[in-house]
This record gives sequence, C-alpha cells and structure tokens, in this order.
Amino acid sequence: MTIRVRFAPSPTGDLHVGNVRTALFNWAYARHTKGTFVFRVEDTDAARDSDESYARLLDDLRWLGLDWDEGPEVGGPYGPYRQSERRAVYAETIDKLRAAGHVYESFSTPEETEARHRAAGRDPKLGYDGFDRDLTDEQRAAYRAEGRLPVLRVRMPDEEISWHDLIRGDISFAPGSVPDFVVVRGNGEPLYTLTNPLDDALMRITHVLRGEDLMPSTPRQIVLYRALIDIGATDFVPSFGHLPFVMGEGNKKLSKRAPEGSLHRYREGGYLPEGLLNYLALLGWSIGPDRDVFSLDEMVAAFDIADVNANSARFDPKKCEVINATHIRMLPAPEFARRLGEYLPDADPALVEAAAPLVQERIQTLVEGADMLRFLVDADIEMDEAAAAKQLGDAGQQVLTAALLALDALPSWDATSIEAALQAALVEGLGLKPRNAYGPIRVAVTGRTVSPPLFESLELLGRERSLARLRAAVA
RNA sequence: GGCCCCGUCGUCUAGCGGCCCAGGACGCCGCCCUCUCAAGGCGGUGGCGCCGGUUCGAAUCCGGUCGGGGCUACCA
Repeated sequence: MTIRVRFAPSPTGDLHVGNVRTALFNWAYARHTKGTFVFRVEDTDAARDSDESYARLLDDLRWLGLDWDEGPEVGGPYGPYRQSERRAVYAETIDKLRAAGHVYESFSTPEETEARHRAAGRDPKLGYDGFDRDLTDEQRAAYRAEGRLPVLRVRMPDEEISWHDLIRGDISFAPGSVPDFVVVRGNGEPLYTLTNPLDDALMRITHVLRGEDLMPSTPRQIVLYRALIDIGATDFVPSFGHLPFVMGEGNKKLSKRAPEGSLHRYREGGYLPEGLLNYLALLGWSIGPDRDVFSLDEMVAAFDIADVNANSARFDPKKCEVINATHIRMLPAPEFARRLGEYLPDADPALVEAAAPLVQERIQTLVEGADMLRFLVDADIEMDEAAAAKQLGDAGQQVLTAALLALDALPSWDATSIEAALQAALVEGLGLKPRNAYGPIRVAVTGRTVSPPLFESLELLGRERSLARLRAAVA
C-alpha cells in the first residue's frame, strides 16, 4: 500500500513555524517513501477563515518548496480539497451515521451537564455525561418544542481505546475517560471533529502525522473511524504519529500570536527556505551523529518518522539564523546573486552579480546582504552620524585628503591598484595602521563603519562616484 | 481538578546495557588570522532531574517521585 500523508491547516492566519515543521515532516515522509503528499484546507469555520489567509497559505507552501501531489490548484482523485466545498459529502455521511445509530441527538447545555455533576457530587469539569444517550422520541420532541436544537454526538464505547503511536509507542485511554463528543452543531454544520477524520478516511490517508496537542482527540477519532468503517465510508484506521511541540519564549507552545514564530517574519527577513527548513528539521529529528546542515534532498533520503523524538523543542532564533547563514554560503554564486537580487528590486542585476561575492560570506540573511550593498545601488548614501563623528574628524580629514590625491592620479581603477595606491599613500606615506587608514575612507564611501571589503567596493562603485563621495566627506 | 505526553550541557541533539568519568551543533569565553564586519582555525565553559529496583555492568530497562507541557468548546 502506498503511503499517503497530508497537511491540513485552517486558513485562520499566517502559518507559524510549528505548522511548517509539521508540513515538512509529512512532506519528507511522503517523498522518502515515494508516497503521496496531500494538501487539504480545513475551512469549515466561516467566522475565522479568510480568503486572504487561504491565498497566503498556498503561496507560503510554494515558497517553502513543499510541493503537494493532491490539493488545491493541482486537483486529485479525492477532491475537492477545500472543506468548504465538501458540504454535500458531510451531509450524506451524517445521515448514514445517524441511521446506523453511531451518533445521537443531544440537547443538554454545558450548564445543565455541570449542574448534574455537582448534584451527583462529581467533579463539575468532567465533561459531557451521556445524559441524552437514550432519549425517547417523546423526550426529544419535548426539547424541540422548547425551541432547542440538538447537536449530534458520537457514542463512545465503554472500553479502553489504544493505538501504537509512530513516535511515542503504545498509548491508551481508560474506559469512560473520553466523553461523547459533538460532531455536528445545532444548526446542522459539521465540526472539525467530524470533517478532519472523515476527510482523512475519504482521502485514504494512511499515516496521520500531526501535533501532539491532538493526542487527546485520537481515541475519539479512532471510534469515529470504526463507525465510518461500519457505514462503508472506509475500510481501515490509519496509523497516528504525534509530533512534539515547537516551543517559543517562556516555554509555551508556539502560537500564531507569537511574533518569533511567524513564517512571514523569516520570509520577509531574508531567510532561505532551505535554511529555515533545515533548522526546523533539527527540532525533533537528526540526520545523524555530528551533523546538522543538510539539503532537502539529503533530508528526504534519510527521513523516517520513527526517528522523530517525542520531546518538545525550543525554537532558537539564533541557531536558526546560523543555519540559514550556512545555507547562504553553500549557494552557487550565480544562484546566490539571483536570490539576493530579489531583495534589491531596483538594482542592476549585473551589479548585484558582481557585488554578491563580496557579501556572501559575511551575512546571515539576504536582507542583511541587501543592506550592505545599498551604498552601491543608491545614488546617495545615508551617512551614519555616529560613524561620521568617529571617523571623519581631524585625523580622518587628513586621511581623506591624502587618499583623494593618490586615487585621483590612479591610471587603472581596479581593486589591486586601489589597494596598492592607498597602502603607499596612507600606511607607508602617513605611517598609519591599516585600520586607521581605511576607516575614514570606508565611512566616506559607504556611510558606515561596516561594509564589504573596501578595495573591491571602490572598484565596483567606480572612480567618479568614489571620488565624489570622498570629496563630499572633506569638510 | 481529571486525562494524556515529555525529561541528556543555557538551547537543539547523538546515544537504543559495556565503545560514554557522555560526542556534535548553536550560544558564551579566550587566542590566531584580519582594511571594517563576517568567515575560517585552535582551545575552553557546560549536561544524563531525583530516589529505588533489575543486572557482573544503566544515560540506556522497570517502578516511584519531582519538574515541564498539552487537552479538557456547538475553534481547528
């Protein structure tokens, strides 16, 4: 049987890195096993879902490079892949489930249930008590006469429910520890509790890999699966694997609210998708001893869900950045230039290609690279006041004047000649230490104390612009 | 409260009974290199939560304890 896995987010906001890692592990497992990666959108909550989020979801997944075999815009044999377009399927299944007695109408409000628990001396937070399980037709009619609309609940069997988790081993829930749960709202709309396992069943998902927060709902889903098998909707219960959390600040599960978890922060911040994905893969998985940088292809070749460990991991922005930097360095020069160019939309591609090698080894993100090359791209530089105060004072003026003299007469404008001329004029001529000799020039030309290598920068800037900036810096 | 999961350096991990008085990466601290910043090189800091048990032998197996996290909606 070929392995079918899925990523099924709801479009209620931007993806966060925990979601992305879940998608990555599903994707990698599918690719490793030559299986199928299904992408399904769970937009059954009209109040929270939005079309913008939906569009961004697809765009983000594409940017990451996690291509799907079935799903929105690519289709597939089990579509549609947006739950909002599957209403008819749900309605039909609900009818069958009801006819077979797997679900029943429940009129109790949470307050009533709680009151019954109190009256019986039980913990009021126990959850639904099964009060409506065996209502007679007359009783149901009476509730309806009051204007109440029933939800539909699944009847949980009075037995232990267990499964062998792909990541955690044997897990079981004691009889009676999981209350009958709601699958259809009073207004007839199906809930996630129904649509998620139902679509997994209908889409023939063989391995459900998801966050560990869904573990407590697994026994309910297993029971629902049995009901679905009974009504002929499917013929097997999938395997489950519950991925550990990605934690954020304060050791709390990373949520959509936490800014450090937002995918867009990394996308807009100049991260490479392969860098971010590599880092995320490190959270809960290891490609092998003494190794933590690898390509997506290498990950696919090595990935097995059984190797994922069960303990939660803290997202470390610093290490993420370092891994990203490593991937930046691994890029072939032309490819690096192309990607850097995306963050310098108004720059001449030829210039970016020539300048890219100067920054490739000194940046963590593409945004930093773009920043560092700003002085080459823009007509005017933005002078850092603190840098100017430090480097363009009396001593600096002397340096600039000497540099101007040496460079103005230079026959050939290339890095080697520039270096030789400045070395002769400043280090030997004025007897300056190199750092004192080149500091003022760097600031005059780039506006900052930190820049790409100076001589190459001057070459790329060109004689005219270089001299103009030096002159402008002379008081 | 109830149910469930987890527990190796500050962080992410390797380790699946002897190869480990625990290895790597990030961070941090030194040194080297150096036109700034990086990169690179060298060295250092630092951990098996605790208590029992099994065993000739435990980071590895079992029990307990403590600690952390999650779920407990007519959200997903």
